[in-house]
Amino acid sequence: MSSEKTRIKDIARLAGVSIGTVDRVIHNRGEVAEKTKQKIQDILKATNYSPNVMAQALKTKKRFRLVSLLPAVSKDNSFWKKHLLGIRKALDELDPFPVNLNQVTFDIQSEEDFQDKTRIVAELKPDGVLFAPIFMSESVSFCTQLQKLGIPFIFIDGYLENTDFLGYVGEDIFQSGRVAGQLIDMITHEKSDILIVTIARNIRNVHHLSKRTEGFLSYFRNSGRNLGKKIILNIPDPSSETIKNYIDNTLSENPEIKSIFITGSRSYLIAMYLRKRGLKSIELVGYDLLDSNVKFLKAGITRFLIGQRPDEQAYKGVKKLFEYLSLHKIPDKIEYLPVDIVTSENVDFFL
Amino acid sequence: MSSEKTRIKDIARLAGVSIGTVDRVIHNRGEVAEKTKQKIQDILKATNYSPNVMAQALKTKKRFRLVSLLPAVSKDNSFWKKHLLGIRKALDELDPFPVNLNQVTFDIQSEEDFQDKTRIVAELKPDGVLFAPIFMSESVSFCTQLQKLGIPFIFIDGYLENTDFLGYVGEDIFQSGRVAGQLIDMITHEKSDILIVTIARNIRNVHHLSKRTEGFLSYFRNSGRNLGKKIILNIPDPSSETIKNYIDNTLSENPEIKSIFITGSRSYLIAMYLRKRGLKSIELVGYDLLDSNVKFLKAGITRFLIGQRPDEQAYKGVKKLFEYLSLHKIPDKIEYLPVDIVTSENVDFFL
DNA sequence: CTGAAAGCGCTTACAG
DNA sequence: CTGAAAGCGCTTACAG
Repeated sequence: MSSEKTRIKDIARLAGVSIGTVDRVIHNRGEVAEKTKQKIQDILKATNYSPNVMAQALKTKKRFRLVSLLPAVSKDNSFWKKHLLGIRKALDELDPFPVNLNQVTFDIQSEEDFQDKTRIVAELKPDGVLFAPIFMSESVSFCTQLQKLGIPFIFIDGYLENTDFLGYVGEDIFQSGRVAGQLIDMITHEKSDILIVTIARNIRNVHHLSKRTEGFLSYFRNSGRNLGKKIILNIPDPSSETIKNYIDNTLSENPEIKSIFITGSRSYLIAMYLRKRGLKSIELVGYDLLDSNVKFLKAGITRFLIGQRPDEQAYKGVKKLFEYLSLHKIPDKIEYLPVDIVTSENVDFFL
Repeated sequence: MSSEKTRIKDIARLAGVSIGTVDRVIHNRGEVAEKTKQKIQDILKATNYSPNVMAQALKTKKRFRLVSLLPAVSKDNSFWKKHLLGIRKALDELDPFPVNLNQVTFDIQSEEDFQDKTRIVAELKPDGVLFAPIFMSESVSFCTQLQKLGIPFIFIDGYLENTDFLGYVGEDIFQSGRVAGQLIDMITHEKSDILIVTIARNIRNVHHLSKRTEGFLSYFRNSGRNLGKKIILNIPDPSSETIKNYIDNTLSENPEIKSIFITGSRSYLIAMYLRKRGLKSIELVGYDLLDSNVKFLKAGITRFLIGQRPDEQAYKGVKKLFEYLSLHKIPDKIEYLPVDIVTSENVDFFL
């Protein structure tokens, strides 16, 4: 593991040149005779040389400048607060190294704002970008732009297939839908009906949430026990009034519904409805450990929440960018984080 | 975050002394006039000085030598293989820094071997130790010895209250029992009986597993829905013959048993029994993602496995030791890792 | 095309 | 008790 490391000095001695020349070869700075270069490269390979990063960092004045582009945190959206913790943790760990990170945020409701912010990011000319491709078409053009500028980028939260991304860290969206299916399957009677609720506002959600629905249904197609109806309901806006109307209607038309799967992170809205209506026998499964969701989990109204480790997504994203920039380490293109199953008894460990 | 850092040179200039003197104060190497010392310490505090670890590591010849003392991996015990992965990951990350780690292993069946190995560890005079206190009394005296030698140590897998440990990383054992209780509660009828099986061989297990049982029962005392009997069964040895006899008897005496909680990591033994007997309606919940356990989880015989992140325990343990030694960072005394709920649908993420 | 030298921030003898 | 100097492994001008 740590027997004497070869140093530039050693390489130089073996090649019969000075360390300056070796350095020129290592960094492709040219100005080296082809023959010398060959010789040095051979020795480099033979000795399996790798630089001492401590010395390198000590000397180098250059800092890697990263930028994160994520939704702003709002009361409505404490989800994105977790990402900031992950970013901070990564930066803390990387503190001795020459990196810094600029946080740029956008309004999760506004395609326009996102686009404005991508422009700002591009102007910063960062060495790497971490971002959540919330809006599909705007994100695609941002990716194109980054690619043109030669700036590597990592996706979190979701990814876009046909872009030149360095890596993705996040949920396996389809599979997390299957997990939700299995959980509901385990806690319901095999003849009860299941309601699948999607509260959608923006494009990203449509894509993201429908993939979870697909996973959910796929579970019942090939593994599920529950044979009841699967009723899909889209609620266009999150006001309690609208929710009440939609769910009231659906439940009265389908009295055998005994469980509800909420495909997004706002299960608390449905939990509030159930509490108001006193519908204690309906099981609820949703996503993400928002404070308001956790409240209803602990109260026993929501049965399961599925977590996607937002902090770890951001943490790993930053680390990967840095390792790519500093060590030229190519990350796994896609890293799925575990789909966490969270109940009132283990939720505290995740907060 | 990274505006110009103060360097020893700056401190020296402010204090009107040379950098050598500053260094003496920083490292308490004595030979400094009290007055000078005071002045320098004030400036150190005022400027919030912290050393450049890169320069420090570059200069320092000293390597931190760590030792891990964990059970040997055997076919019977692939659990401890995960810890090695965590150790490796930590060492990989710490590669640029001056650390190395010696792995010492012992036979998990033998108190004597453990004791022999503690002696070997002590003789290595390491700078820090990571270990699993499998055998209680032997571990206590090892802790005493380490304390006398001034060697800091971190527990994983479990911890001993009255020892001078630097930190613990692992499961909240009692709470994980509660989680198991809740899971069984969710998937059984409220009038069915529950069997709690402990397959115990050594002292550690008695302690460890009975704490999980306590947690399990506590769940039903204050939160559970299921009102059935909770039947406790200790099986003294893991041979399939013994298991068959014990469970056959218990089931025939208690025909209302519809679920089994295995307090340890060998649920596969019970799963094998159930499969042989064709008892498909009995639900099984156990611990740890051993290959053999996972097989039965995927086959639908075991319903839930509870994971305790053995790799992360070891990974974090090593990191904490290193940070303590190099940065004098005192870790949280107790860090509970999340109790992972694992089913056939999310198990692959954990492997 | 190549080498010698300075310097990153720290630590470690050594001289006074 | 204190300071000046060498050196860790690398990078970066600069001189030839």
